[in-house]
Amino acid sequence: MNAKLDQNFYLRTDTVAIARDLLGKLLVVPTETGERVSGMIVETEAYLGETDRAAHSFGGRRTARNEVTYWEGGHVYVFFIYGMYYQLNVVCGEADSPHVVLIRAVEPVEGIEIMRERRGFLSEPGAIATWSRRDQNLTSGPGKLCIALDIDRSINGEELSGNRIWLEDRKQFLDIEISVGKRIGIDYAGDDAARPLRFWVRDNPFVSKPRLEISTEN
DNA sequence: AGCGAGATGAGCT
DNA sequence: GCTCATCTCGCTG
Repeated sequence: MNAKLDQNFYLRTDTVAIARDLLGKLLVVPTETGERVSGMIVETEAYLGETDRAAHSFGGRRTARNEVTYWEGGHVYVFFIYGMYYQLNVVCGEADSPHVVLIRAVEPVEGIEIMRERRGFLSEPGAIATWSRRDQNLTSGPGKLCIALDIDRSINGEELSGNRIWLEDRKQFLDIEISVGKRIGIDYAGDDAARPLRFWVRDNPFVSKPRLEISTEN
């Protein structure tokens, strides 16, 4: 039931397969007091290392910022963007092969009240409930889920085999239809912008953006 | 229910 | 200076 994913899951060299297989996995980030806060992964994107124009490591640019992407699979890469947000990635493959999978959306499973609080959904009495504060917006995007799960630079480089953040298999998440499309927000990436490297759980309401799918599979 | 703008900072693609 | 693997609010009709 609560089986942590084996390290071999991340060490595979087929990053696209990992991005697909991450759909339906449970992402767990406990609080400091050990309370479980978790969500099912419903949207991912693959970033294929130094030959991928959309990847931070494109062209072999190895810097302090993306250093973790060069580590062995099974680590966590967190970066800061747009002056306000963090994004969570899973490092894949062997060392010195900077492939990652971006976690773009999860569906809340455990600790939903904690997520509401972190996202500012528990407004003062009398405050008007707006559409933007409905639960559907808790974790439906890469920046949102990092706020809800309290993910920031302090877990950059953590191992998924540790006790700060990890992934679990859940039987009830096995039956999933997968949609495939273009990655979001990387129009600068030339030909690579059109590649089918975004994966999401079909019709799941927590997927970040309604976009055309290139194909569907099981 | 869809668009435009502003927020905000680190690394220069 | 400008660009970003983004989000939210406020305006529209």
